[in-house]
Amino acid sequence: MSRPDTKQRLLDAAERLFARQGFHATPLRDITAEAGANVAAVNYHFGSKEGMIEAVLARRLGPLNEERRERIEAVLRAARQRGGRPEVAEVLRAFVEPTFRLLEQGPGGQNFAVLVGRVLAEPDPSLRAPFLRLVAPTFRFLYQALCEALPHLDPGVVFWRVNSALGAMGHTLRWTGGLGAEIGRSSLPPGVDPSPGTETQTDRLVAFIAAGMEAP
Amino acid sequence: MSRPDTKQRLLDAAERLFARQGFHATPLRDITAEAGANVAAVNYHFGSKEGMIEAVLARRLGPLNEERRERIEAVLRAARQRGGRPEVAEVLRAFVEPTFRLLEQGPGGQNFAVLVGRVLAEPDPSLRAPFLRLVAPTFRFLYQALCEALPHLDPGVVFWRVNSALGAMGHTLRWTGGLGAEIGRSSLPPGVDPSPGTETQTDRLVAFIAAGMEAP
DNA sequence: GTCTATAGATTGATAGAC
DNA sequence: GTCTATCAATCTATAGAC
Repeated sequence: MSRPDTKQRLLDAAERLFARQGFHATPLRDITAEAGANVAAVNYHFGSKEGMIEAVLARRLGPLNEERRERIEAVLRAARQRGGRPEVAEVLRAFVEPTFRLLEQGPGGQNFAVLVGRVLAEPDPSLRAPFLRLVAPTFRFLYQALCEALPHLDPGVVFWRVNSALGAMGHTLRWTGGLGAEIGRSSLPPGVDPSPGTETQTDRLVAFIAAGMEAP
Repeated sequence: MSRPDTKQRLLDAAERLFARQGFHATPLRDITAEAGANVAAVNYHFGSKEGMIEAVLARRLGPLNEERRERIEAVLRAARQRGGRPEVAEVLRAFVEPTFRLLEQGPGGQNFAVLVGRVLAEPDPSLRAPFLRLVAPTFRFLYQALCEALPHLDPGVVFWRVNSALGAMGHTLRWTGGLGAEIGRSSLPPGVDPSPGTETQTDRLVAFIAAGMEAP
């Protein structure tokens, strides 16, 4: 029941503040203050601010990508055993569900979800580079699985549709995990549930992007 | 054939650099240097850095929102005249097409497209606030038009699907107008056209999100 | 491993001449 | 309207004691 290491506390604080304020808008001092540590600790543990964002991403992205890959592989395996093609919605669910489960893993997971959505929209190469290095293989695997599920479609079309699907997912993650809860509530049309449960969110998103992928 | 005002040159430079590097990552000095102006000019013309981003957004968002609104209204009017409901794909196209036409309006329009995609993913309230103020009425109008087109769906479901659609559009804008051209080319799967024409992009996106909106 | 103290560079903003 | 010069605040990163 010991308090987490300084290193873990720094990662937690950075995860939260990078997600809420953005990378460049967050000074190291804010992070160390929240973690109850010192500015020098960042340099000791991560070398630099960039090293820290990389560590923040890697900590959760490693296990997450592993789970996504396993689940997609299971879908492909099941399809081969019954001698058919994988279902589009099943492939997408195998990718989306582990991602949205982050939202149930405490505030840290929620912050991370927002952060991923944010990095997906980040042009600065010093942030995109480590992120892409971590997720590229998984994205490519998803793309190939969807090509198998949609053999009648041009691979180029599949690629752009996967991109659209990722965009929809990223936007939902950002909204659900942070922005919408604070900003949107007041400007929401009447009668709209401001924060449906994770399962509902997942189902709705999968239904949306599966229909999009399978469009004529 | 005179050179544009300092004010316009500042807006152009800010538009470009904010889109490529992000708001907080771009120093005023980079902007004024590119515009061939002085640091003090920013304060004179816009009051502050925040005032400048607001001016950058307002310059193009005003006309763009007007066109989107007119086109959606035309779709609704046509539907009422024939006594039917508006087509989902037509409503979406009325919103998406003017947006994607930005990509054909020179480098400035492309940068602005990336910038919009970026602000859509921006948590910092000092950036979101002016943006939301400018686009909220148009978004709400789009939402209402889609509720008319999908009367059998729960308004809450329509709302979240509109959100997903906007996420897909924002992601495509960011990718097409900037990131993908530089970063993605090398990591693209073989046989995928790295930058299809604007019309193709529009058609593909509308097909994707229309299918998603109409999912069972 | 964690701290204090500080270096060294860069930032947004402004005062005042022209 | 545009410039030079400069301020005060802030940033990242490091040196060195404990």
